[in-house]
Amino acid sequence: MQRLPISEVRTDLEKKFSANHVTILVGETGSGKSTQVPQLILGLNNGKEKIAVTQPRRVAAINLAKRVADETKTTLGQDVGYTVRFQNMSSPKTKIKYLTDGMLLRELLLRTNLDQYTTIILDEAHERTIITDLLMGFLKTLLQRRKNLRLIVMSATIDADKFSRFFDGAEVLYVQGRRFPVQRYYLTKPVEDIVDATVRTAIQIHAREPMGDILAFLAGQEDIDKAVDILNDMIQSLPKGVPNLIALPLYAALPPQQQQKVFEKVAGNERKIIIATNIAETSLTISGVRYVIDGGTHKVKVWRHDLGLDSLLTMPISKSNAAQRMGRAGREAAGKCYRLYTETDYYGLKSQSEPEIERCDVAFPILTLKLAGVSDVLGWNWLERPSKAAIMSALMQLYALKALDDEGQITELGKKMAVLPLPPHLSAVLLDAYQKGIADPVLDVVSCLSIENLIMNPHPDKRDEVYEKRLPFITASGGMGDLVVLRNYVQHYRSLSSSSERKEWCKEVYISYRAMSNVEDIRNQLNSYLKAESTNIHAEDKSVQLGPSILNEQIIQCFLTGFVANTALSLPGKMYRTIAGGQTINIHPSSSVFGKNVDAIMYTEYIFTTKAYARNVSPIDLEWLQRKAPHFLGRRTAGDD
DNA sequence: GAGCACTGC
Repeated sequence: MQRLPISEVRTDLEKKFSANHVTILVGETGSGKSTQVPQLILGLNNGKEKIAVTQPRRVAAINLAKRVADETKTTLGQDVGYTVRFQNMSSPKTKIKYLTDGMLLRELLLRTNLDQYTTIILDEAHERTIITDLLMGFLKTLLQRRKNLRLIVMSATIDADKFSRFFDGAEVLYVQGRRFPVQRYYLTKPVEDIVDATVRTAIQIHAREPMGDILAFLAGQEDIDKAVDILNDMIQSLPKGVPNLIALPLYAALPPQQQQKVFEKVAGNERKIIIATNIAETSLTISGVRYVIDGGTHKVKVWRHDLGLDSLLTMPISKSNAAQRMGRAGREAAGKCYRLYTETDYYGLKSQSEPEIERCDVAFPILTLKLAGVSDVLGWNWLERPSKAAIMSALMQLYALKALDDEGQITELGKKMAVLPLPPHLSAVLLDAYQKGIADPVLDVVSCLSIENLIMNPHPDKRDEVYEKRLPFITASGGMGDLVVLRNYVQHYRSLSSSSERKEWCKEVYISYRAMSNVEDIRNQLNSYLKAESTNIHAEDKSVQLGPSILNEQIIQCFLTGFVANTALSLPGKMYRTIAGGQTINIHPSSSVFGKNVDAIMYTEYIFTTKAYARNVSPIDLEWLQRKAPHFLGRRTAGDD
């Protein structure tokens, strides 16, 4: 084992792990807990243990498995391995298996009571993803049945009391991290313009501080691009003899090649400044950073169950986020962190961000519970229970999708929906399409919708050029809307024979090649699940016999099965009014339906940024709506304004 | 006429 802080308390940990069913292990970053604890457990029982270690992210699971296989001098995939979506590097005799939390949840629901494991380690529990939260609830029940199962909950913050209380007073252990000191600086009074403050701080560091890269955190793409532009202008007028400064943006929607630039080393007499969203807080680690500038905010998606609307809000970060950001300056040497808020403001921050499950649509978690046989979802042992209203809204949605029956029991259809790796609404669409014999084309669209950042935004000076290349695909949709346009893209991509042609075309239309190949993986996986899970529905694929416009119409009607609540009727002035809630809604300007005059629309996303926007929009016939949702239209004509 | 954090199956 490597000599990391954890090795100093090794015997102590061994004793506790042997004695306790459940242990909460708090360790700072750099404590080596993710690589060392599994090896330590393995040694407890002469190598007879089977250990699952969960991670919230795929890359983390893969990299940790590689490191531990290295350290133990074994071949990856044998004693030490990993399982993530689309990749399985493990065998039945694997002793330490790293997997994404989603994978463990799937194993729990589909196959076993996790009988194949003797120890489960939930890592990064403090991130409080929906899936980790669900796993904790399920494991609490499972521990009562499986007396020989050991659970270790690992967390990076001191918010361990909550986990301890949840597991009936489980013992909390601490291990030290190996980190370099980071000096903190606060503002003496708050600033108005965060972009300006970031730029000025960066220039000051560059002028006064020894070499070392700078990492700055801002909330969104707009602020980041603005700050990068200003810095690049200022760099032009730096006096001679001052070292060069290179400003780089970093956010998820940036094309992969541009993201890659932040990892490239700069020359000895240069300094880079990376201006990033919270992608650099946990997901990506950049070496060489000595200075952190913390803007103090991030964007958070908050689901309004009363409106059926997501809103994307800029909110203050938590103390835990601030600590994580600061830590980015002290990974390799002592560093400095400049917080662009006052010390008083800092003390006013929440200690933790709100867990995902409290601010998201819980249709998926509720359906998962129902599949696991939980009938009283309100009374389930939630680590954090969503509000009653949120749970009720999820139950209503699932009922409308026919996943639940009148008694709230899961239906056969609901079971099929729950095992598809899709949000419930999209599962409903796909199963409907399968039954109608048009799963094949609908799979194209559903796969696109389950990928983020597929269609990218070109930089303003390339916009016209890119739009021109996209135009034929929009024209070919015959005004049938964005879902059909998406399918046209996929089909064209697939018609290209070589990967170099595909890459070339993706570049032209500014579609992410990486995301597009992911679309194909998802499509294949969904296709095989459909065939395996739906053997009792014998549906011939008849999509090839249909003419294109009839087929497109049927595709949209399948989507209406899942998204009938996401429909709106035309109002004067290019606005629409939602059928379910009566709110005004605008078609997003990125849509192919933007600026068109249609009677009614259906959309797969309803999000509030500066206004309420419908995204992925398709025009629909009022007649279809009358057939699918007479209750919605009936209520309107009754006039209950 | 927008411009939107991040994950996971």
